[in-house]
Order: sequence, then C-alpha cells, then structure tokens
Amino acid sequence: MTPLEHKRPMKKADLEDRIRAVDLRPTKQRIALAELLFSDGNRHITAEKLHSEALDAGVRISLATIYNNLHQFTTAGLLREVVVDSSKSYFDTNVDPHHHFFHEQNGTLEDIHSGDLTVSNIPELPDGTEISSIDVIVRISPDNNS
Amino acid sequence: MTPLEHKRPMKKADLEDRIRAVDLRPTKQRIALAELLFSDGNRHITAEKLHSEALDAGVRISLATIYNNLHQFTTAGLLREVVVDSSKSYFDTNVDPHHHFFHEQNGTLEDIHSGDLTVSNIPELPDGTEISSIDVIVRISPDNNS
DNA sequence: TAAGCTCTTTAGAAAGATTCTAAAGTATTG
DNA sequence: CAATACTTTAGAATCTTTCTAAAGAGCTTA
Repeated sequence: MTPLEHKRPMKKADLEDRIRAVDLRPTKQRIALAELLFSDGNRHITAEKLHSEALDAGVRISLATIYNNLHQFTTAGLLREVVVDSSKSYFDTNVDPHHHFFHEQNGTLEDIHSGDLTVSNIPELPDGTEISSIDVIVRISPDNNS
Repeated sequence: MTPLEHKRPMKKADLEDRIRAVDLRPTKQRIALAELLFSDGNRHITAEKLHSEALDAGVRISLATIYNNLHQFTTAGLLREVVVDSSKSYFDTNVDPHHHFFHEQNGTLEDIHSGDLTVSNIPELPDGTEISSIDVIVRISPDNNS
C-alpha cells in the first residue's frame, strides 16, 4: 500500500452500518468477517484462508457461513470475485474497476489500478450481447536473473 | 468460422506425426482425442465435454486418460488452458497469443484475435518478475433490447 | 420484554471436478 | 520376440463448494 493511499481503520459500528446498508443482519459472524475483510486496505482472499484467519482470531464460524457470506457480500457489491485459478475462488475487497497481477509462484494477487492499464480496440461484440466486465490478468513469475 | 479462415482437415497420419513430434506415443486414445481436438478449426472444450464426444464417437476412453492427455498436450504446447470459470477448466486449441469473449449465459468461449484487441500501459512489474502471459476476458451477456 | 416471524448459522452429507494408485495393456527398441 | 518404458484404466481419494434441515439469533410489534 502506497503512503498516500486511501485507508480506513473501521470501527465495529461502521462495519455494522455497512452490513445493514446492504440489507443484511449484522450478526456476530458477519461483523467478524467484515472486520477481517475491510479493516485494513484491499485484500484478495480465498474462502479457506478467510476461514482460518477467522478461527485464528478466535471467531467460531463454519466454512459454510464463510461461503454464504462471501457470496452475499459479492451480490451486495461489497466484494468482487476474481477468476484466476481454476481450482479456487478469490474475493477482492476492491470493487472499483481494475485489473490484476497474478503471481503464479505463490498464487497471490496484486491490483493494477484502472488508469494504469488500458484495453483498447475491443472488436465488435457478438450480436445481441453487451459487455458485463473486462478482466485483465497479467500473469507473472520470478525472472531468470535476479 | 469465417470462409477465409485457416482450416485443416487432418489425416490420421498427420495427427500421429503431430503427437510424435512432441515425444508422445501415438496411442489409439491420443489419436482419437487429437482428431476431435484438431481436425476442425479452433475449439474451446472442457474435459467432461471431450470425454462425452469421444464416447459418442465410439472411442472407449476413461476420464482419467482425458485429463492425462489434456495436460500432456498443454505441456507440449499443443493446447492452452483458459481460466474463465472457477468451477471447470477450458482447453483451447489455439495456442497463438489471443484473448476471449466469454458468454456468461452459456459458458461458451470465442476467440478475439491478437490484433483485434490491445493492452497498453502495463505498469512496472513487481521486482524480480517477468510476464508469463496476459489474459483478457471480455465477459458478455445477452443485452436488454434485441 | 415476550411472542412470533424471518433470517442465519451450522454440522455433516452431498456434489462436482480433478488427481491418484496400482495393476493391466501397449508401443518401441534391439 | 523379449525387455523396457510409457499408457490406460477403474475406482478410490481429494479438494472445493453447495446443500439440507434443524437449531440459533436478530427484529418487530404490542
């Protein structure tokens, strides 16, 4: 995270408001997940990883609840799902349009801010269709010499 | 497929050569898969779909063999894997650099030839990394009015 | 605050895709 | 043809994600 970047260490009440704002009940589990997800900058996380973070933080929560809420948050626009690996799903707390670096070595994602990469020359779309999103993944790996 | 597009209805001997060329033995199963994959223009196919096509074509082949060979062909550069859906893998017979339309409605892929779409302004890469590939997925869905 | 209703959570089962195992089969080489 | 190495296969196993149905918790009203 760069020094000037937006950051918001959220209070619990703010998190509750944020959950209420999307018409979900602020349960203990949701608040705990929201805290893990939204308290400290942008994150890219898998269900399994979020689950273990929650357990490590002392929150008793089942994996099913993790999945339920990741999907509900995504539907509500609080998260966005990123497809980079055919074996698991990543959820991104940055819901503004942007792209990603994917470190193939360790399965880690890094944001590319929207202005930093341009897609142009998009060909005519198939008839009767419209764009629902454009995803650019720049897959990177450790280079030979360094 | 457009009228002027490259097409090569391959003979069985050509397929065998192609398999030998990547140091694999031309078994009955490999030849049958190569025929389904490479005989008629570019394809985007899942393991399950290829399996059922093979069975329909009267080729006795197990799903494990499908997976084995899809991976071996991919490693050999005869196929390329496209990640668009977190629940299954697609294999593309077009191994030249290019991008994709993904029809969200029916899970279908369509090539965007390399010259038809440009990615520019790629930001500086993280230290010690190099690009291994750039994937652009233009996700499309049926539009409201048509 | 109690009742009642709805939404949530949960454990465990189930599903779906992919990989693994180890044994039987086949291509290749000499 | 024999010896060797590579392949195929059925079925089990694994992994991620979803489902089920029962118990629990938040919310509204009186």
